[in-house]
Amino acid sequence: MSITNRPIRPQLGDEAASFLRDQITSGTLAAGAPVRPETVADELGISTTPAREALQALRAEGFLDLAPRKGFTVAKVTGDDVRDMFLVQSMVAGELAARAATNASAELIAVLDKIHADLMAAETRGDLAALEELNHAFHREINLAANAPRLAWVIKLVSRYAPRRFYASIPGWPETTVHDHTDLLQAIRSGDTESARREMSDHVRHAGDQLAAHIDERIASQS
Amino acid sequence: MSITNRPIRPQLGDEAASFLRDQITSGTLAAGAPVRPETVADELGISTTPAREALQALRAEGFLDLAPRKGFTVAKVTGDDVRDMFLVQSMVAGELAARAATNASAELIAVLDKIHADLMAAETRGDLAALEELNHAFHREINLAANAPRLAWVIKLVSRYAPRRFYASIPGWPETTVHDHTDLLQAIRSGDTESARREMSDHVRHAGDQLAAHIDERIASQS
DNA sequence: CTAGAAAATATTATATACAAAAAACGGTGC
DNA sequence: GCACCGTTTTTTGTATATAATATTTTCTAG
Repeated sequence: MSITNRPIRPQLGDEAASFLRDQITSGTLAAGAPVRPETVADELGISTTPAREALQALRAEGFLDLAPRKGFTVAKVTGDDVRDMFLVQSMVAGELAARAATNASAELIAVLDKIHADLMAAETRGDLAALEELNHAFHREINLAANAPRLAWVIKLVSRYAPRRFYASIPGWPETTVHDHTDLLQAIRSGDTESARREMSDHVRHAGDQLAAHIDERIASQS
Repeated sequence: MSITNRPIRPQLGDEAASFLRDQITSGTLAAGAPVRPETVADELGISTTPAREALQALRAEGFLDLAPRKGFTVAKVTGDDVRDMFLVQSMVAGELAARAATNASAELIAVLDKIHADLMAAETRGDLAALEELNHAFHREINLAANAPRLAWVIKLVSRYAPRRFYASIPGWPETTVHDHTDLLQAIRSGDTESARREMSDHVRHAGDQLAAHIDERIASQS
């Protein structure tokens, strides 16, 4: 076992991909805008090779289009697109919650209880950053408990369509999150598979609808 | 408009990715095996640049793992993994079929009828290649009619986990396909949204179970 | 003056060489 | 056996060259 356990430096391509993904989901990079490897490389102070790798990864994730011999452009992401991505997420997350409910160990319940208590505390004191962090931890715990790495992978993929720090920007999100998580946790605790699926599915889809509406609004104001 | 309309040659990276994907899904490349950019480049007679891009793309698709500073390895794809990927496919394809059923035009029905007739003909004369082609066309038509590009994109992504020419290798597949498609087409024709969803979902999941069993068997025989 | 051809330019995709840093390997001594 | 140390690969990132293709500009004919 290593003593230092120092964090491995993320690879440049991954950092660049993450950076550009934020720009796209936040709307800073407009749909259809060309994205040139060299420009990206220059802006981020890296070489073209990792920049190009980042663009390829973003293409595989559906954020960029590539016309052969013409280059990359920012893909159009409409409200309906986001709604559909969240629909997928809701279906898969529902399945994961159902599986977590079937094999819910006492340890899992304890961990979720702890996170949920912290989340409620963060809600009462209005700490949005902590809230978002704890929300993420709650969902991750369930997704891991389901023991289905490929489904978790799909979730990770489609959930990238939500911009960073998005949830905190929804009015009333803290209250509904606490409420939804309470019901979901109860379903998991009692091993109620189908309730867990439904609670999770509705919870995710609801968030997706909010984001989609927000994006529809943004696109409308730009036209 | 161009006169020649010659097909654009796919980019080297895409060709390499496709080639390696086949190797992985068919089991030719064993799980855990290292995949070096230079080796791939040499074998395919291309340069390291597109080879590297191919590996990155396959990583984004979940076929390769990348350990930082250690390189790419073939991801382990178990029967359960495939079952889960097909579960996602079944859910999304079900949604697409449901949408296709709601806005089923006369043209769509006509096209599907034609494809289905050809498919039955191919079945009676035992033409597996045509059968697989027509099966694909049938599903694609439904997916396009649903008018949900992002859902179609998810389908494309997860359906890559089925090896090429897999369906034809299942005993009894031609008959069940004709049977399932008949019911599905009937549901779409009558605009029965939920029947269409269920038929499609069951149809896809059934195929996934077959493939998963096949993979379980392959893995068991290798250990 | 305008349409279209031809030339000039830009950009993409690919190839190749190379350097720094990390990891794997292999032998040596204990 | 096993820890240590130097060598050799391998990964990662950089820089640059070249062929093919797109785009833009220029030029010319009508």
